[in-house]
Amino acid sequence: MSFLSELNSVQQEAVKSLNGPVMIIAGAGSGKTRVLTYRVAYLISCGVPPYQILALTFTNKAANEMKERIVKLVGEKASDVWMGTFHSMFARVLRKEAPLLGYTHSFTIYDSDDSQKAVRRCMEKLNLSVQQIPAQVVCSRISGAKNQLIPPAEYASLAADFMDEKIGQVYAEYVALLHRSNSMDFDDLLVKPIELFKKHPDTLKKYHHRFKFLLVDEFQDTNRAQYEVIKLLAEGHENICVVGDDAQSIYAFRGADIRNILDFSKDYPKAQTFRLEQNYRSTKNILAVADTLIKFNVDQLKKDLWTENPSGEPVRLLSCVDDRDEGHQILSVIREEIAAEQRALRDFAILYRTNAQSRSLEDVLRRNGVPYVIVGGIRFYERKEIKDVLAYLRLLVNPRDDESLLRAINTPARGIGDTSIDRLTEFAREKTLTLFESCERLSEITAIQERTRKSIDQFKSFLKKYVSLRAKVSLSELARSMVDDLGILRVYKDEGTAESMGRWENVQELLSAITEFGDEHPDGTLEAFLEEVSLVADIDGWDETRNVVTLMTLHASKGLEFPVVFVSGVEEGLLPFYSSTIERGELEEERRLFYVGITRAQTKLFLSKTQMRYRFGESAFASPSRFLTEIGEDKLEIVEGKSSQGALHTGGRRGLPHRPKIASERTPVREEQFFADQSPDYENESQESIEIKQGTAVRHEMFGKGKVVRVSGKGDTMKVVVDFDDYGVKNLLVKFARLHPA
DNA sequence: GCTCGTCTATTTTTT
DNA sequence: ATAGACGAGC
Repeated sequence: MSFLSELNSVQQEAVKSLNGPVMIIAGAGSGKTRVLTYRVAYLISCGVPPYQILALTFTNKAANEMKERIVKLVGEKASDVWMGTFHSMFARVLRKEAPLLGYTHSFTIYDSDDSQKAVRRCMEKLNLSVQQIPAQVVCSRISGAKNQLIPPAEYASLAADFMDEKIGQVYAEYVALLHRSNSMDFDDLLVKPIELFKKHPDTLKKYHHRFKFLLVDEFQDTNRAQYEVIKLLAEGHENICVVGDDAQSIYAFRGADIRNILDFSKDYPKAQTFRLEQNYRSTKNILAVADTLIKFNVDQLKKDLWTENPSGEPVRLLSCVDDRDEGHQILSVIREEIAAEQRALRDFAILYRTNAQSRSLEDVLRRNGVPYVIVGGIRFYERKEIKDVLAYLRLLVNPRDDESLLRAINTPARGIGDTSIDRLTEFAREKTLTLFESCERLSEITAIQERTRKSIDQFKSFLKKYVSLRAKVSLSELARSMVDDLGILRVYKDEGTAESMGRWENVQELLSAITEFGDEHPDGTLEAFLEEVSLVADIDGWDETRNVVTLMTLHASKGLEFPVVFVSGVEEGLLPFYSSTIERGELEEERRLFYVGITRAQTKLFLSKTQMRYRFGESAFASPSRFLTEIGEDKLEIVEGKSSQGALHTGGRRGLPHRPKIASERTPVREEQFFADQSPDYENESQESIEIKQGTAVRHEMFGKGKVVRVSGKGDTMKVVVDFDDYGVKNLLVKFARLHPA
């Protein structure tokens, strides 16, 4: 067990205290993941069979990485550890035990979109209009109730006003609908195991026997349901180790309950507590900023983070005119850092509060030929075209899945319109059937036109064909031939617009994902694929080995670290976000969120704010975040944009409110003038224009050497496809790419 | 039943 | 700015 020597003394203690409850309060960058990893490795090397260990992490990515590291420490057997997110691990348990709860093994997992649609249908049935109560509100109330383990009956009895009463009715209806559809939503994946264990003590016993050692990462972000299910599993042996940092709790909005940390020692009086307070990640200056900020929170455990790292450079605040300027200033810092410090693109992360902010940043990077990747935004598996195909696949394994049926039945158009679907739904409601069952009894629904009935029959036989084909061919063949048969690829291709080509590509990508899944899991089922797809997080797909700048939300950055970090948009209304400034609790969560962002930085941290920012297509004044005042001027070095005098001219948009806008008014000051000091002079560059044609060897500032593969367009819109030695094939706009002869 | 145009909300954060 | 929802007309 030589590996223990790689830990400091507190870390070692925390790793070696194997029996009984343990709570590890781990400050940012204090080696939390390391302790968890080594603890599992230590358990295994002490002779605990890996399959008796259940480790719950916040993302699948974290789980995979941890597993890899454990394998490196103690060998291949470590891959038998049960490690993953709460959702995926308990989905696995539920998959196995579903019949005990009245579901089949093939139940569907509804994503938030499916849930919301189901809620809408329940509201419709109860004659509640979404004008009275927005479906979103109903959804979040239901979700909140589920997470606090309040069943519909109890919710109804607690209802204080008319709205709550109605929501209670929808809740009851929704639960029944999900069950009828043999489907579970995200919350069910946490709540149903509790139901299972309470109803079937023998099953709980089985899992007690199965999981002798429990570990929970990011404990500060668990909700009531997660806490309860863990508590049930820990009964008896109480070999439970939780790791967390109350200062990094940023998910209260989805039910995370910080009391889980604060009350842990009440539920487990024998718990040993360890505090990891030495930070190995950041410079003293960065840590000082983080510490000053977080001390403004009232609700927190006392903690003193310190480091032996050097002081480093001061934390800088980029003062920008507008969001475009913000992008440019960040870009010029990146350029300087690359030139002066030999940094690689992968060393940089740009963080922001809302996904919408990525746009302006992205624009600047794209137009300057800086490779980047955005984590998050519209999720791949939530795109319409992807959900369309998935709906069919979901129906094959679970025909009771009403949401998928509604999506698939008239996609592509089969002439089954709203009226017929209403009739079908009505029939299903009357008889308490699923929609598919109602389709099976079509002859009884006289209100549906003969023609439509034929279409529904076709739809049915289409599904049946692929249900039986499923047993005969591989997963990937099944999906491919079904997509072919549906003809949606052709529809997209015929349309020919940029958008439809994008959709075409996405469907192709889905097919490759299925093939890849089949290759990796030779005996993987369609159910397993669909489950994986439902439970992927944005961050799971992020590949830190790619040499590109990373853009993501503050939330997504949790648990990561980068040499250079930018936290952008440090403005009132954005950070803290508007609606969070009224209640202290919410304001404190925003402060913690900022704290999380700050503590991602290893050697350099840049904050940025603007005076003017686009929101809803209009530019609006922005004022510096109160958090900047809290940090104090003495800890920040303010960098004024070199172009601030030009600011006055961009303000022209807010003149007379009702005057129609004319094109020139909306055209920003020309960048070449505006950013003359920082940006290269594009006009000169393009005049220097080297001869670019197929085969030309070129050099790019970021990508290095490469060869031109194809040239298209001319003048300002001339594009090239270049195959770079180190970065592969890239599409570039010649005007901005600044290519030089190699 | 489908298509086109207008209206509307959308920008928290996510498994 | 923009995508999705909704309603009028074919």
